Amino acid sequence: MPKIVDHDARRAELAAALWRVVGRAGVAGATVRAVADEAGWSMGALRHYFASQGELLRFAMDTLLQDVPPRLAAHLAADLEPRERARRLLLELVPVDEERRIEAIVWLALLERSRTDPSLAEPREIAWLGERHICRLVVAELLDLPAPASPQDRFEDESSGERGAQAAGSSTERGARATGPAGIAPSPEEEAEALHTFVDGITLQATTWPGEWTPAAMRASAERQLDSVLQRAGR
Amino acid sequence: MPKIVDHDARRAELAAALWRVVGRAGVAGATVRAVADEAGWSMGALRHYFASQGELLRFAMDTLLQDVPPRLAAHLAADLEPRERARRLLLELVPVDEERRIEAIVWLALLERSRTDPSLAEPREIAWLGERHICRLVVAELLDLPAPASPQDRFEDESSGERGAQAAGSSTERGARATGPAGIAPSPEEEAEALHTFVDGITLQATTWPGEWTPAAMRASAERQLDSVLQRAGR
DNA sequence: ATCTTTCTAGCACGACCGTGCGATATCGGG
DNA sequence: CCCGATATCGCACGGTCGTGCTAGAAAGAT
Repeated sequence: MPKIVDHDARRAELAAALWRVVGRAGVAGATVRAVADEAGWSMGALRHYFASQGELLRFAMDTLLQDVPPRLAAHLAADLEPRERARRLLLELVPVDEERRIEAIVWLALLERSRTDPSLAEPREIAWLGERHICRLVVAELLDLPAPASPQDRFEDESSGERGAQAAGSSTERGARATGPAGIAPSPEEEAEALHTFVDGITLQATTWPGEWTPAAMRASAERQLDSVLQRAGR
Repeated sequence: MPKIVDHDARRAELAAALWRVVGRAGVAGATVRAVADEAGWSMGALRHYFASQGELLRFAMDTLLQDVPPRLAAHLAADLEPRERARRLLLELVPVDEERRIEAIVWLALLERSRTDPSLAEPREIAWLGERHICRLVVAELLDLPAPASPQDRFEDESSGERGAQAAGSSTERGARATGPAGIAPSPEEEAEALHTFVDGITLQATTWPGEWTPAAMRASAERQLDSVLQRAGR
């Protein structure tokens, strides 16, 4: 009986408009009116899909999150050498092209907003686990270690052990053996932590000072990170 | 004749209030009224020191910038072993205590705003040069290289050479000596770049997911970065 | 063709923003 | 003591925001 539209398609369209606006004017400029105009709709139409601005931002953040796993799956399914797989996984987290750069800008802006908007806290935490998980995958791939448990599994296993066990344990067990000058081979979790820091750092750098970072420079920098993981492991 | 107050002291007081507000409510919450209330003043009084909100934010950013050099100077003047000096310099850029964490939050928020507010572009660029310079100092200290030219000198020498000369030159001269598996010792500028990325990454991490980063974890992570620089140089 | 449900449009309201401005208070030199 | 420059106050204006709401358009089932 009624007029029927594809809500999901509309929401995706809205998200695209939102990103264009955020990329142009920042999150502060992402008002309901501006997004509606950008999409070519009225405010009333937009409110049929998002009852409030909070829902819109939450949706944008969830969408950014959901776009990552499929891209990863492609690299995990492909038949690749370890180094190449590690490279591709890591580069998924680096804003190497214009599309990803815009996404990264939006992402950073949403992270900033999540500091004061509790409704964005959940995707922020999920993102942290997801990013860290990918970094663990990269390390495991490079060092030929067993694949780490996925974030979902960890969450389900929450009752049987705390999340930081792996990191905490290894930071105490190191301290004696010196492999290099002052060098001690870091644990896999410490390597994942370092990659995680690298990824966030290059994201901030490339979005804030794009003139200093060409895609080629980012790739080269990532490559050196992979080299370092191998070198620190003594390989 | 007139009533006289110390403008600089007032401005500093204002900046402190601004940081408290930003730390609590984000930059979006840093309205003229909120800052005035936080400082215990009226809106009109505030406008005697900052004619507009833009001036207030610009001042806040400049203040954050100006606070860094004195702290650095102390470490540069002190009689320290290279490793210790490098450590202290690097840790100046890491939010290891609560005060620095708040400053980092404010800083990130201002960076975000600088994306759409041209008046904040200049301090942003100065900050990049300054951070990079400190990273170069750390590398030079660690690897016993001559101290790099300061950002100001570089700026003054602009006519006689481009800024990226050191990076471009050394990235071409590398390529032969392999120290590790796929390892090629990165150039000093590449090491500085890596440290720079690390610093920004840990800043973003520690401010966005403070639960995951204790000060001790940050120090340990920084230590491993220093180890890596030495190890990559083959020492 | 008509009815029912969904969708769209845009006005209206209250809240809050930055800022201009005039009244008032405060101090220091004459 | 008192004048005048400076500092402080807070109201008021115009603008923009998010959101509630109602009138009307659109479209499939009957």
